[in-house]
Amino acid sequence: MKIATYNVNGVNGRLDLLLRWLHEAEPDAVILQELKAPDANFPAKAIAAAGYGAVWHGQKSWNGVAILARGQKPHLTRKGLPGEPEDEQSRYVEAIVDGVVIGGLYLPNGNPYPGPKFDYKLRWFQRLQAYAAELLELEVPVVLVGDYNVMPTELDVYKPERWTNDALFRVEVREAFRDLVGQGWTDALRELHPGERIYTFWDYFRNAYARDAGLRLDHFLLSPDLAARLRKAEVDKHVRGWEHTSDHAPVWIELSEKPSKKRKLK
DNA sequence: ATGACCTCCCGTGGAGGA
Repeated sequence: MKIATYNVNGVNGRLDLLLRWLHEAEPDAVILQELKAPDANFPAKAIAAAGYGAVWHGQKSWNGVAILARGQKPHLTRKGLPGEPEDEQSRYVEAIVDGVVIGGLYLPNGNPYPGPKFDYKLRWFQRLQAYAAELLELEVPVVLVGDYNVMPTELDVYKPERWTNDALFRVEVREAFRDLVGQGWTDALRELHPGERIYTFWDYFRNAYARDAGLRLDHFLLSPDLAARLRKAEVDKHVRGWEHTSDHAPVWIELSEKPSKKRKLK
């Protein structure tokens, strides 16, 4: 099973590229972030014509997340994280695809630091931690995947010293990520590529992609049973080089099939 | 230290992004 995440930076403005990449990559499930479209404007028909069912949690202008599944409609289990009912930003959607609980998320950016946006980011992270702990207790296959807006370590930043006071790299945010992973999750890309420089985002500014001045912001956190099934974890870096592309590249993992449930006969 | 670039909005520049 191939699961991908892609911050499209505008699902309608980027629809042609999304369809091109879907056709090329053929993932079984996809989590999209930054739809930048209200529910009514989600391009469900074009995505269905490409062979994908979808559930989505949109919002006018900003944010917005969706889950796509090839040849089926994802079974929606949640929109929004618990813990702050007055939070109206569309940043979490959850669905089951082929027996895997997929929590698709778009963590707040948090800039500028310090300030209310940074505080909101930390609160959102705390809510994610609390909910993630509940998911782990269920002991079912879960992946928490999306744009975390965090570079977890210095290896994940082209020039770490430039980012120390940025909300994406502040020590509080890195600690929050580390604490989350410490619950028992596996960072899929790091698990298979320890010590390797891997980026998933390149700024539009300053020719960042050509200089490979990137950040690793998009992460897959796997529950223990999914971690045991992890086979590949890669970035479709070339997509960032396409014309009119998003500033993020698609990232994907490949899981082996479920272990068979054969039992020994007594 | 700043702004570079890109998206969306009912806009004709501003806000948000990272």
